[in-house]
Amino acid sequence: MSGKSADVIPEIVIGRLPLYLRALRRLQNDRRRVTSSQELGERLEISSAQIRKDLSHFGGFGKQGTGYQVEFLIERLEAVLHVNKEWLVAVVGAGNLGSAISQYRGFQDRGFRIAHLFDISPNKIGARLGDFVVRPLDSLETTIRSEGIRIAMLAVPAENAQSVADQLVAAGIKAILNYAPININVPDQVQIQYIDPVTHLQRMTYYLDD
Amino acid sequence: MSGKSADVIPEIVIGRLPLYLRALRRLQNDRRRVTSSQELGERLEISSAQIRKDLSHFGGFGKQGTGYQVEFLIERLEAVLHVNKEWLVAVVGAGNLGSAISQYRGFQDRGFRIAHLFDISPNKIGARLGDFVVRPLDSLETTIRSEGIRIAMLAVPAENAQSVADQLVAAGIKAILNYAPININVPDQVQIQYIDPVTHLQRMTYYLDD
DNA sequence: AACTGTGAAGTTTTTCACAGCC
DNA sequence: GGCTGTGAAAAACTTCACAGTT
Repeated sequence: MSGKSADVIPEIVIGRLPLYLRALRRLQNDRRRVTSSQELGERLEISSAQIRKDLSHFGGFGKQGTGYQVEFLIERLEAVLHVNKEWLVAVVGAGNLGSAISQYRGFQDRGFRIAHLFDISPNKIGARLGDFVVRPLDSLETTIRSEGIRIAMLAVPAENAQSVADQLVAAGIKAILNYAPININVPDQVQIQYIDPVTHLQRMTYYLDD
Repeated sequence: MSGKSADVIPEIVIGRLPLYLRALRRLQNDRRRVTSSQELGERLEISSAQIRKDLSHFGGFGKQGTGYQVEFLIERLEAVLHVNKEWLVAVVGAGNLGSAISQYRGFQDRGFRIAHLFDISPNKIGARLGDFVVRPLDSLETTIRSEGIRIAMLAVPAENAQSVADQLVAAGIKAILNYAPININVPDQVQIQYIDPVTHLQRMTYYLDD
Protein backbone atom coordinates (compact mmCIF):
# COMPACT_ATOMS: atom_id res chain seq x y z
CA MET A 1 0.00 0.00 0.00
CA SER A 2 1.55 3.28 -1.05
CA GLY A 3 1.15 6.38 1.02
CA LYS A 4 -1.64 7.68 -1.19
CA SER A 5 -4.41 9.54 0.60
CA ALA A 6 -7.14 7.38 -0.92
CA ASP A 7 -7.03 4.45 1.52
CA VAL A 8 -8.96 4.61 4.78
CA ILE A 9 -6.68 5.38 7.70
CA PRO A 10 -7.40 3.43 10.88
CA GLU A 11 -8.86 5.54 13.68
CA ILE A 12 -6.16 4.40 16.01
CA VAL A 13 -3.59 5.99 13.73
CA ILE A 14 -5.51 9.28 13.60
CA GLY A 15 -5.61 9.25 17.37
CA ARG A 16 -1.83 9.22 17.56
CA LEU A 17 -1.22 12.06 15.12
CA PRO A 18 -2.11 14.78 17.64
CA LEU A 19 0.47 13.27 19.99
CA TYR A 20 3.13 13.43 17.30
CA LEU A 21 2.16 17.00 16.59
CA ARG A 22 2.36 17.92 20.25
CA ALA A 23 5.81 16.36 20.61
CA LEU A 24 6.99 18.08 17.42
CA ARG A 25 5.87 21.43 18.78
CA ARG A 26 8.02 20.87 21.83
CA LEU A 27 10.99 20.09 19.61
CA GLN A 28 10.32 23.20 17.57
CA ASN A 29 10.15 25.14 20.78
CA ASP A 30 13.62 23.88 21.62
CA ARG A 31 14.86 25.08 18.24
CA ARG A 32 15.34 21.57 16.89
CA ARG A 33 15.18 21.42 13.11
CA VAL A 34 15.39 17.70 12.48
CA THR A 35 14.22 14.63 14.36
CA SER A 36 13.87 10.89 13.85
CA SER A 37 11.22 8.25 14.43
CA GLN A 38 13.46 6.91 17.15
CA GLU A 39 13.70 10.20 19.03
CA LEU A 40 9.97 10.82 18.78
CA GLY A 41 9.34 7.27 19.88
CA GLU A 42 11.48 7.62 22.98
CA ARG A 43 9.66 10.78 24.00
CA LEU A 44 6.24 9.31 23.41
CA GLU A 45 6.99 5.74 24.45
CA ILE A 46 5.85 4.47 21.09
CA SER A 47 8.03 2.24 18.90
CA SER A 48 9.88 3.92 16.08
CA ALA A 49 8.45 1.42 13.57
CA GLN A 50 4.96 2.41 14.67
CA ILE A 51 5.66 6.06 14.07
CA ARG A 52 7.19 5.44 10.66
CA LYS A 53 4.29 3.27 9.62
CA ASP A 54 1.71 5.77 10.86
CA LEU A 55 3.34 8.62 8.97
CA SER A 56 3.78 6.54 5.84
CA HIS A 57 0.00 6.41 5.42
CA PHE A 58 0.15 9.99 4.26
CA GLY A 59 3.16 9.83 2.01
CA GLY A 60 6.86 10.04 2.58
CA PHE A 61 7.43 12.85 5.04
CA GLY A 62 10.96 11.83 5.96
CA LYS A 63 14.32 11.46 4.28
CA GLN A 64 16.23 8.20 4.48
CA GLY A 65 19.46 8.62 6.36
CA THR A 66 18.35 12.00 7.67
CA GLY A 67 15.02 11.78 9.46
CA TYR A 68 12.17 14.28 9.51
CA GLN A 69 12.32 18.06 9.20
CA VAL A 70 10.47 19.27 12.28
CA GLU A 71 8.85 22.27 10.67
CA PHE A 72 7.84 20.40 7.55
CA LEU A 73 6.35 17.51 9.47
CA ILE A 74 4.36 19.88 11.67
CA GLU A 75 2.96 21.53 8.57
CA ARG A 76 2.01 18.24 7.03
CA LEU A 77 0.38 16.87 10.16
CA GLU A 78 -1.55 20.09 10.66
CA ALA A 79 -2.81 19.78 7.11
CA VAL A 80 -3.78 16.14 7.60
CA LEU A 81 -5.66 16.95 10.80
CA HIS A 82 -7.20 20.10 9.31
CA VAL A 83 -5.75 22.30 12.01
CA ASN A 84 -3.86 24.53 9.60
CA LYS A 85 -6.73 26.95 10.14
CA GLU A 86 -8.54 28.21 13.22
CA TRP A 87 -11.74 26.47 14.22
CA LEU A 88 -14.39 28.33 16.17
CA VAL A 89 -15.76 26.48 19.16
CA ALA A 90 -18.88 27.01 21.26
CA VAL A 91 -18.85 26.12 24.96
CA VAL A 92 -22.13 25.15 26.58
CA GLY A 93 -22.37 25.36 30.36
CA ALA A 94 -20.98 28.31 32.29
CA GLY A 95 -20.43 26.60 35.64
CA ASN A 96 -17.00 26.04 37.15
CA LEU A 97 -15.98 23.75 34.36
CA GLY A 98 -17.30 25.72 31.38
CA SER A 99 -15.86 28.84 32.86
CA ALA A 100 -12.42 27.22 33.28
CA ILE A 101 -12.55 25.85 29.75
CA SER A 102 -13.40 29.20 28.26
CA GLN A 103 -10.49 30.82 30.06
CA TYR A 104 -7.95 28.12 29.22
CA ARG A 105 -5.20 29.61 27.08
CA GLY A 106 -4.07 26.32 25.61
CA PHE A 107 -6.48 26.18 22.65
CA GLN A 108 -5.16 29.32 21.00
CA ASP A 109 -2.16 28.21 19.05
CA ARG A 110 -3.25 24.66 18.40
CA GLY A 111 -6.06 25.38 16.00
CA PHE A 112 -9.04 26.39 18.12
CA ARG A 113 -10.67 29.55 19.35
CA ILE A 114 -13.58 29.70 21.73
CA ALA A 115 -16.19 31.95 20.21
CA HIS A 116 -19.09 31.82 22.68
CA LEU A 117 -20.19 30.60 26.06
CA PHE A 118 -23.79 29.53 26.57
CA ASP A 119 -25.85 28.67 29.64
CA ILE A 120 -29.49 28.06 30.42
CA SER A 121 -29.59 29.65 33.85
CA PRO A 122 -31.07 33.17 34.03
CA ASN A 123 -28.60 33.89 36.85
CA LYS A 124 -25.71 33.43 34.52
CA ILE A 125 -27.02 34.79 31.23
CA GLY A 126 -25.57 38.22 30.57
CA ALA A 127 -22.81 37.79 33.16
CA ARG A 128 -19.27 38.53 32.10
CA LEU A 129 -16.89 35.57 32.47
CA GLY A 130 -13.36 36.31 31.34
CA ASP A 131 -13.67 37.50 27.75
CA PHE A 132 -17.22 36.27 27.33
CA VAL A 133 -20.71 37.43 28.05
CA VAL A 134 -22.79 34.35 28.80
CA ARG A 135 -25.43 33.84 26.15
CA PRO A 136 -28.83 32.21 26.58
CA LEU A 137 -29.05 28.59 25.52
CA ASP A 138 -32.03 29.33 23.30
CA SER A 139 -29.89 31.57 21.10
CA LEU A 140 -27.64 28.57 20.39
CA GLU A 141 -28.99 27.63 17.01
CA THR A 142 -29.14 31.14 15.58
CA THR A 143 -25.61 31.97 16.69
CA ILE A 144 -24.08 28.68 15.63
CA ARG A 145 -25.69 28.80 12.22
CA SER A 146 -24.96 32.40 11.48
CA GLU A 147 -21.31 32.02 12.44
CA GLY A 148 -20.85 28.60 10.91
CA ILE A 149 -19.54 27.05 14.13
CA ARG A 150 -19.10 23.29 13.82
CA ILE A 151 -17.46 22.29 17.11
CA ALA A 152 -18.85 22.44 20.64
CA MET A 153 -17.63 21.56 24.10
CA LEU A 154 -20.25 20.30 26.47
CA ALA A 155 -19.86 21.20 30.14
CA VAL A 156 -23.36 20.80 31.54
CA PRO A 157 -24.54 18.39 34.25
CA ALA A 158 -24.81 14.74 33.16
CA GLU A 159 -28.60 14.91 33.43
CA ASN A 160 -28.82 17.55 30.71
CA ALA A 161 -25.99 16.41 28.49
CA GLN A 162 -28.06 14.32 26.07
CA SER A 163 -30.71 16.96 25.54
CA VAL A 164 -28.16 19.73 25.02
CA ALA A 165 -26.24 17.47 22.64
CA ASP A 166 -29.45 16.99 20.66
CA GLN A 167 -29.83 20.74 20.44
CA LEU A 168 -26.24 21.10 19.29
CA VAL A 169 -26.74 18.53 16.57
CA ALA A 170 -29.96 20.22 15.49
CA ALA A 171 -28.05 23.49 15.29
CA GLY A 172 -25.56 21.97 12.86
CA ILE A 173 -22.67 21.11 15.19
CA LYS A 174 -20.51 18.32 13.71
CA ALA A 175 -18.11 17.57 16.58
CA ILE A 176 -18.74 17.48 20.32
CA LEU A 177 -16.21 17.23 23.11
CA ASN A 178 -18.23 16.02 26.07
CA TYR A 179 -16.99 16.77 29.57
CA ALA A 180 -20.10 15.35 31.26
CA PRO A 181 -19.45 11.88 32.70
CA ILE A 182 -22.10 10.16 30.64
CA ASN A 183 -22.34 8.55 27.24
CA ILE A 184 -24.19 10.51 24.64
CA ASN A 185 -25.82 9.29 21.46
CA VAL A 186 -25.34 11.32 18.32
CA PRO A 187 -25.88 10.57 14.63
CA ASP A 188 -23.06 8.75 12.84
CA GLN A 189 -21.91 11.78 10.93
CA VAL A 190 -21.34 13.73 14.15
CA GLN A 191 -18.03 13.20 15.91
CA ILE A 192 -17.94 12.73 19.64
CA GLN A 193 -15.10 12.52 22.12
CA TYR A 194 -15.09 12.31 25.89
CA ILE A 195 -13.10 13.89 28.68
CA ASP A 196 -13.64 12.30 32.04
CA PRO A 197 -10.71 12.52 34.45
CA VAL A 198 -12.24 9.94 36.75
CA THR A 199 -12.03 7.18 34.15
CA HIS A 200 -8.30 7.86 33.91
CA LEU A 201 -7.89 7.81 37.67
CA GLN A 202 -9.80 4.54 37.95
CA ARG A 203 -7.66 3.03 35.28
CA MET A 204 -4.59 3.84 37.35
CA THR A 205 -5.95 2.67 40.70
CA TYR A 206 -6.35 -0.80 39.22
CA TYR A 207 -2.56 -0.99 39.23
CA LEU A 208 -2.13 0.46 42.73
CA ASP A 209 -2.06 -1.84 45.72
CA ASP A 210 -5.28 -1.64 47.54
CA MET B 1 -8.74 -19.56 30.36
CA SER B 2 -11.09 -19.43 33.32
CA GLY B 3 -12.05 -16.17 34.93
CA LYS B 4 -9.44 -16.60 37.62
CA SER B 5 -7.75 -13.46 38.80
CA ALA B 6 -4.27 -14.87 38.23
CA ASP B 7 -3.90 -14.14 34.51
CA VAL B 8 -2.72 -10.74 33.32
CA ILE B 9 -5.59 -8.63 32.07
CA PRO B 10 -4.88 -6.58 28.95
CA GLU B 11 -4.63 -2.85 29.57
CA ILE B 12 -7.22 -2.20 26.94
CA VAL B 13 -9.71 -4.19 29.00
CA ILE B 14 -8.88 -2.26 32.17
CA GLY B 15 -9.42 0.94 30.25
CA ARG B 16 -13.00 -0.04 29.46
CA LEU B 17 -14.00 -1.00 32.97
CA PRO B 18 -14.42 2.60 34.16
CA LEU B 19 -16.78 3.14 31.23
CA TYR B 20 -18.86 0.16 32.25
CA LEU B 21 -18.91 1.44 35.79
CA ARG B 22 -20.01 4.87 34.68
CA ALA B 23 -22.84 3.45 32.58
CA LEU B 24 -23.93 1.18 35.42
CA ARG B 25 -24.10 4.15 37.77
CA ARG B 26 -26.49 5.84 35.37
CA LEU B 27 -28.65 2.73 35.28
CA GLN B 28 -28.62 2.58 39.07
CA ASN B 29 -29.60 6.22 39.11
CA ASP B 30 -32.61 5.32 36.99
CA ARG B 31 -33.55 2.63 39.52
CA ARG B 32 -32.72 -0.19 37.14
CA ARG B 33 -31.89 -3.42 38.96
CA VAL B 34 -30.84 -5.65 36.09
CA THR B 35 -29.14 -5.08 32.76
CA SER B 36 -27.58 -7.07 29.93
CA SER B 37 -24.41 -6.96 27.88
CA GLN B 38 -26.57 -5.91 24.99
CA GLU B 39 -28.10 -2.94 26.77
CA LEU B 40 -24.75 -1.79 28.10
CA GLY B 41 -23.28 -2.25 24.64
CA GLU B 42 -25.90 -0.09 23.00
CA ARG B 43 -25.35 2.71 25.47
CA LEU B 44 -21.59 2.56 25.13
CA GLU B 45 -21.38 1.63 21.47
CA ILE B 46 -19.35 -1.44 22.30
CA SER B 47 -20.34 -4.92 21.13
CA SER B 48 -22.12 -7.11 23.65
CA ALA B 49 -19.59 -9.90 23.07
CA GLN B 50 -16.82 -7.53 23.97
CA ILE B 51 -18.46 -6.61 27.23
CA ARG B 52 -19.12 -10.23 28.17
CA LYS B 53 -15.56 -11.21 27.37
CA ASP B 54 -14.12 -8.29 29.31
CA LEU B 55 -16.19 -9.07 32.38
CA SER B 56 -15.46 -12.79 32.14
CA HIS B 57 -11.80 -12.08 32.92
CA PHE B 58 -12.82 -11.50 36.50
CA GLY B 59 -15.22 -14.39 36.96
CA GLY B 60 -18.86 -14.91 36.20
CA PHE B 61 -20.67 -11.75 37.20
CA GLY B 62 -23.83 -12.46 35.25
CA LYS B 63 -26.62 -15.01 35.16
CA GLN B 64 -27.49 -16.84 31.98
CA GLY B 65 -30.93 -16.00 30.78
CA THR B 66 -31.14 -13.08 33.20
CA GLY B 67 -28.23 -10.70 32.69
CA TYR B 68 -26.28 -8.72 35.27
CA GLN B 69 -27.50 -7.36 38.61
CA VAL B 70 -26.66 -3.67 38.40
CA GLU B 71 -25.78 -3.21 42.04
CA PHE B 72 -23.73 -6.38 42.23
CA LEU B 73 -21.78 -5.61 39.08
CA ILE B 74 -21.01 -2.10 40.33
CA GLU B 75 -19.65 -3.57 43.54
CA ARG B 76 -17.51 -6.07 41.71
CA LEU B 77 -16.10 -3.53 39.26
CA GLU B 78 -15.36 -1.11 42.07
CA ALA B 79 -13.46 -3.86 43.82
CA VAL B 80 -11.54 -4.78 40.68
CA LEU B 81 -10.57 -1.15 40.07
CA HIS B 82 -9.82 -0.55 43.76
CA VAL B 83 -12.30 2.27 43.99
CA ASN B 84 -14.34 0.66 46.76
CA LYS B 85 -12.47 3.04 49.02
CA GLU B 86 -11.70 6.74 48.85
CA TRP B 87 -8.33 7.78 47.43
CA LEU B 88 -6.77 11.06 48.47
CA VAL B 89 -5.44 13.17 45.64
CA ALA B 90 -3.06 16.11 45.56
CA VAL B 91 -3.45 18.82 42.94
CA VAL B 92 -0.36 20.75 41.87
CA GLY B 93 -0.86 24.08 40.17
CA ALA B 94 -3.39 26.62 41.42
CA GLY B 95 -3.96 28.51 38.19
CA ASN B 96 -7.28 28.52 36.35
CA LEU B 97 -7.05 24.83 35.65
CA GLY B 98 -5.89 23.60 39.05
CA SER B 99 -8.45 25.80 40.68
CA ALA B 100 -11.25 24.40 38.50
CA ILE B 101 -10.10 20.85 39.15
CA SER B 102 -10.06 21.35 42.89
CA GLN B 103 -13.59 22.72 42.82
CA TYR B 104 -15.00 20.06 40.52
CA ARG B 105 -17.66 18.08 42.39
CA GLY B 106 -17.46 15.03 40.17
CA PHE B 107 -14.67 13.19 41.98
CA GLN B 108 -16.55 12.79 45.23
CA ASP B 109 -18.69 9.75 44.75
CA ARG B 110 -16.46 7.97 42.29
CA GLY B 111 -13.65 7.09 44.62
CA PHE B 112 -11.52 10.23 44.90
CA ARG B 113 -11.17 13.17 47.25
CA ILE B 114 -8.90 16.11 46.67
CA ALA B 115 -6.87 16.62 49.80
CA HIS B 116 -4.55 19.51 48.94
CA LEU B 117 -3.74 22.15 46.39
CA PHE B 118 -0.12 23.19 45.86
CA ASP B 119 1.53 26.01 43.95
CA ILE B 120 5.00 27.48 43.69
CA SER B 121 4.00 31.12 43.30
CA PRO B 122 4.28 33.28 46.43
CA ASN B 123 1.26 35.24 45.17
CA LYS B 124 -0.90 32.18 45.44
CA ILE B 125 0.48 30.43 48.50
CA GLY B 126 -1.79 30.96 51.45
CA ALA B 127 -4.69 32.12 49.30
CA ARG B 128 -8.06 30.51 49.84
CA LEU B 129 -9.44 28.78 46.72
CA GLY B 130 -12.78 27.10 47.29
CA ASP B 131 -12.23 24.70 50.19
CA PHE B 132 -8.46 24.86 49.99
CA VAL B 133 -5.67 27.03 51.21
CA VAL B 134 -2.93 26.91 48.61
CA ARG B 135 0.19 25.25 50.01
CA PRO B 136 3.77 25.89 49.02
CA LEU B 137 5.26 23.46 46.54
CA ASP B 138 8.21 22.81 48.82
CA SER B 139 5.91 21.31 51.44
CA LEU B 140 4.84 18.70 48.88
CA GLU B 141 6.98 15.83 50.04
CA THR B 142 6.30 16.24 53.76
CA THR B 143 2.55 16.50 53.27
CA ILE B 144 2.30 13.68 50.76
CA ARG B 145 4.37 11.34 52.89
CA SER B 146 2.70 12.11 56.16
CA GLU B 147 -0.77 11.65 54.71
CA GLY B 148 0.12 8.69 52.52
CA ILE B 149 -1.19 10.32 49.35
CA ARG B 150 -0.42 8.24 46.27
CA ILE B 151 -2.22 10.07 43.45
CA ALA B 152 -1.58 13.53 42.03
CA MET B 153 -3.05 15.70 39.30
CA LEU B 154 -0.63 17.92 37.50
CA ALA B 155 -1.92 21.30 36.33
CA VAL B 156 1.24 23.35 35.90
CA PRO B 157 2.61 24.92 32.69
CA ALA B 158 4.15 22.46 30.24
CA GLU B 159 7.61 23.90 30.90
CA ASN B 160 7.50 22.85 34.55
CA ALA B 161 5.58 19.60 34.21
CA GLN B 162 8.58 17.26 34.05
CA SER B 163 10.35 18.79 37.02
CA VAL B 164 7.21 18.82 39.16
CA ALA B 165 6.51 15.23 38.13
CA ASP B 166 10.01 14.31 39.29
CA GLN B 167 9.26 15.91 42.65
CA LEU B 168 5.98 14.03 42.89
CA VAL B 169 7.70 10.74 42.20
CA ALA B 170 10.41 11.56 44.74
CA ALA B 171 7.66 12.28 47.26
CA GLY B 172 6.21 8.80 46.77
CA ILE B 173 3.36 9.51 44.35
CA LYS B 174 2.43 6.37 42.37
CA ALA B 175 -0.08 7.73 39.86
CA ILE B 176 -0.12 11.02 37.99
CA LEU B 177 -2.90 12.51 35.91
CA ASN B 178 -1.16 15.06 33.74
CA TYR B 179 -3.16 18.00 32.39
CA ALA B 180 -0.13 19.71 30.87
CA PRO B 181 0.07 19.20 27.10
CA ILE B 182 3.43 17.48 27.17
CA ASN B 183 4.75 13.97 27.57
CA ILE B 184 6.35 13.20 30.87
CA ASN B 185 8.80 10.46 31.76
CA VAL B 186 8.28 8.58 34.97
CA PRO B 187 9.65 5.29 36.32
CA ASP B 188 7.88 2.13 35.20
CA GLN B 189 6.21 1.52 38.51
CA VAL B 190 4.53 4.93 38.43
CA GLN B 191 1.28 5.19 36.50
CA ILE B 192 0.67 8.09 34.18
CA GLN B 193 -2.36 9.25 32.25
CA TYR B 194 -2.95 12.33 30.16
CA ILE B 195 -5.78 14.80 29.72
CA ASP B 196 -5.41 17.09 26.77
CA PRO B 197 -8.63 18.34 25.22
CA VAL B 198 -6.82 19.60 22.14
CA THR B 199 -5.74 16.11 21.11
CA HIS B 200 -9.40 15.09 21.15
CA LEU B 201 -10.43 18.12 19.13
CA GLN B 202 -7.70 17.47 16.56
CA ARG B 203 -8.81 13.90 16.26
CA MET B 204 -12.27 15.08 15.36
CA THR B 205 -11.25 17.79 12.92
CA TYR B 206 -9.57 15.12 10.80
CA TYR B 207 -13.07 13.91 9.99
CA LEU B 208 -14.53 17.37 9.37
CA ASP B 209 -14.44 18.85 5.90
CA ASP B 210 -11.79 21.45 5.70
C1' DA C 1 26.51 5.33 8.77
C1' DA C 2 22.03 6.69 9.61
C1' DC C 3 17.51 6.49 8.90
C1' DT C 4 13.06 5.90 6.21
C1' DG C 5 9.38 3.14 4.17
C1' DT C 6 7.37 -1.31 3.89
C1' DG C 7 6.20 -6.22 2.94
C1' DA C 8 5.92 -10.18 5.87
C1' DA C 9 5.56 -12.24 10.39
C1' DG C 10 3.88 -12.11 14.78
C1' DT C 11 0.77 -10.62 18.34
C1' DT C 12 -3.30 -8.72 20.18
C1' DT C 13 -8.01 -7.67 20.00
C1' DT C 14 -12.56 -8.34 18.38
C1' DT C 15 -16.28 -10.93 16.66
C1' DC C 16 -18.65 -15.17 15.81
C1' DA C 17 -21.47 -18.66 17.11
C1' DC C 18 -23.10 -21.83 20.16
C1' DA C 19 -23.34 -24.95 24.41
C1' DG C 20 -25.25 -24.43 28.72
C1' DC C 21 -28.19 -22.36 32.15
C1' DC C 22 -32.24 -19.69 34.01
C1' DG D 1 -36.81 -17.46 24.97
C1' DG D 2 -33.26 -14.87 26.63
C1' DC D 3 -28.87 -14.30 28.05
C1' DT D 4 -24.03 -15.49 29.70
C1' DG D 5 -19.40 -17.39 29.11
C1' DT D 6 -16.14 -19.01 25.88
C1' DG D 7 -13.42 -21.63 22.44
C1' DA D 8 -12.44 -20.87 17.65
C1' DA D 9 -12.15 -17.81 13.67
C1' DA D 10 -11.44 -13.40 11.89
C1' DA D 11 -9.73 -8.89 11.88
C1' DA D 12 -6.82 -5.34 13.39
C1' DC D 13 -2.63 -3.76 14.95
C1' DT D 14 2.33 -3.90 15.99
C1' DT D 15 6.91 -5.35 15.33
C1' DC D 16 10.53 -7.27 12.60
C1' DA D 17 13.96 -6.86 9.53
C1' DC D 18 15.88 -5.20 5.55
C1' DA D 19 16.18 -2.98 0.78
C1' DG D 20 16.88 1.44 -0.62
C1' DT D 21 18.23 6.34 -0.22
C1' DT D 22 20.89 10.23 1.46
